[in-house]
Amino acid sequence: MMSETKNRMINIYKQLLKKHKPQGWWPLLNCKGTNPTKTGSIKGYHTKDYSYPHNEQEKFEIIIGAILTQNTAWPNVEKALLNLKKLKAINPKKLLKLTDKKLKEAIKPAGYFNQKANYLKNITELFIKLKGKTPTREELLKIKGVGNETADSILLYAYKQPEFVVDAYTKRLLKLEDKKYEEVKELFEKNLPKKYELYQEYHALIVEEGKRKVNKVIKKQTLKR
DNA sequence: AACCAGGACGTGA
DNA sequence: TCACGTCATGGT
Repeated sequence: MMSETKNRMINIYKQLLKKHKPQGWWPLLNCKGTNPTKTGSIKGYHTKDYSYPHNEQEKFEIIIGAILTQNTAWPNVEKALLNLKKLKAINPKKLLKLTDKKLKEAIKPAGYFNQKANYLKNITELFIKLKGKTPTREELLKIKGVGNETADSILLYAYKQPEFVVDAYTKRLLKLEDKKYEEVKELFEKNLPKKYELYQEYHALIVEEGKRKVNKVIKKQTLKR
């Protein structure tokens, strides 16, 4: 029998999907897909194709993108990624070889460049150590610069693991701002089929919904009360 | 011209 | 544990 909560979680997904259509996350530089309905960047998306990443380089690109996008709008992350690509540094060994000065200069558009330069080198060292193996959540969380959301983003989008990603939008949308990260994560994971494709799409849809200004108006009203 | 983005970390209470 | 301050660029 289907619980009320499960119904609700699926229904929210269906509504978001109907409203925004498949999002085609995680965006990749070498992927020519576009999504004109999307806010912000319109490049790098691969709608209804959950087969990415196709190789280690794309996997690595998603991982460094996950660091760079922390509290940062995606178009700024794209600029940083393009700079790194120009330096041929979307490659673990080459990225580590960059001087801090060059690395910081390249990722500057994404903000917090002093911290993120360190974070990038930290996660890159782990990536090399893994030799293609999938990291555990705990392994990722040990890395300075990788918190709950980044760890889950890496697992879900780079490694296709069914780990639900919770962000600020997720809590706002469900009005769960007072709940802890792990609690919200479990709400989704315990009430949805453990399919990485579904988790990828669901999170991307929540972000798209959250970006719309309509929500922000509602948010401000509900918070003021 | 404020405000905020696809957070994480360090600190003091 | 928890509430804050900090980090930084660029778009709206």
